[in-house]
Amino acid sequence: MKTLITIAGPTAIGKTKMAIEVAQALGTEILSADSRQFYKELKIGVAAPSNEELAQVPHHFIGHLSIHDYYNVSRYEIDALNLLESLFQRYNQVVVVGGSGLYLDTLCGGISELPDADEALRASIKEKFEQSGIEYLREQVKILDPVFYETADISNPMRLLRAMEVTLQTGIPYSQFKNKKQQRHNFRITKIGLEQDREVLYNRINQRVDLMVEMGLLEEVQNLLPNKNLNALNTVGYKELFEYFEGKVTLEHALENIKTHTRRYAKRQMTWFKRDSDIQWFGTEQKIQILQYINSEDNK
RNA sequence: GGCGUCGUAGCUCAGUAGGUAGAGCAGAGGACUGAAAAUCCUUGUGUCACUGGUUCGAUCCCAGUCGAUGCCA
Repeated sequence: MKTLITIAGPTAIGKTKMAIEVAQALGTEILSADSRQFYKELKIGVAAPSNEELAQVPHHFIGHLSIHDYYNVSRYEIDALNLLESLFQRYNQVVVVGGSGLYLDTLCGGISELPDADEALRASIKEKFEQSGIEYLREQVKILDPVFYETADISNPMRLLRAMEVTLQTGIPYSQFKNKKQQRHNFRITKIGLEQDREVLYNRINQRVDLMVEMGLLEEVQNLLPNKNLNALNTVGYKELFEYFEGKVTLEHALENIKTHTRRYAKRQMTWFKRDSDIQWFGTEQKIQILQYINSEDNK
């Protein structure tokens, strides 16, 4: 039986390092489940693995896309499952590491079959939303998919917009797609979570931002300024510095915002991962215990 | 040294014609099905600097003390 080992945890906790150590110990390769490290243009700001780290263990889905590419969870699921199929021919275990909860969950548990976004349709809905406000989206969704509207988060424009988009695109209410459940995999999954004292983690985050600046974050972001409206750049570390380069805030302020937003992001990740009862949690130094746990799960 | 201003939630500050106080930010908790590092929801009790006085009652008025700051010497 093949095993996929997932390593989850909040940003800056040390997932990259742990994944490399685990993969080396198991003699295998690593998949990323980090929705921003996919983009080759984003390096320093998303704390992508360094060249030295990449040389230690083969990595996949690091910098394999351009910020100009359209990508989403579903495509990731397909890409990752395809890759796993070939990797499992050579390895009994493969490591996947990342902080994008939705991507990790989709890889492990699948996702409903839904159409990709129709960019033109999405843009036109978005335009009306910007003109008429969220009430417009609510009214439309209420008509198009009353079932979804019942339980929807009607304060969240993105959710409403998506429901509208899918329903208009297919002629079938969005809620009907969501009922579809997914496939079983021919591998099993061992889930590892990394955790750390909140205060320590927050200090690490603050320090890492300063380190990113030393590594040349400002230059990286400045070069991406023309692309600031791309979704891939709606990212902590970039959007705050765009504001600085546009003269809206001081550099000091922008960096402070990055730290704050990264802390909040970390908190959101913790909230996401906490609800997954299959995850076994470890401290950042418990490499030995993690390997023992992986081994004991394999022998079950 | 003299005169003035200020001292209220972790931070920046409101406020109470005297009936023990509230915003923004930070922080905390939560949600999450093709934009997910995204997007959204909920959440504010603190010796109102300290010590006395006046008062039925003081964070608010008065005096003193301490601290900050400005101007004058």
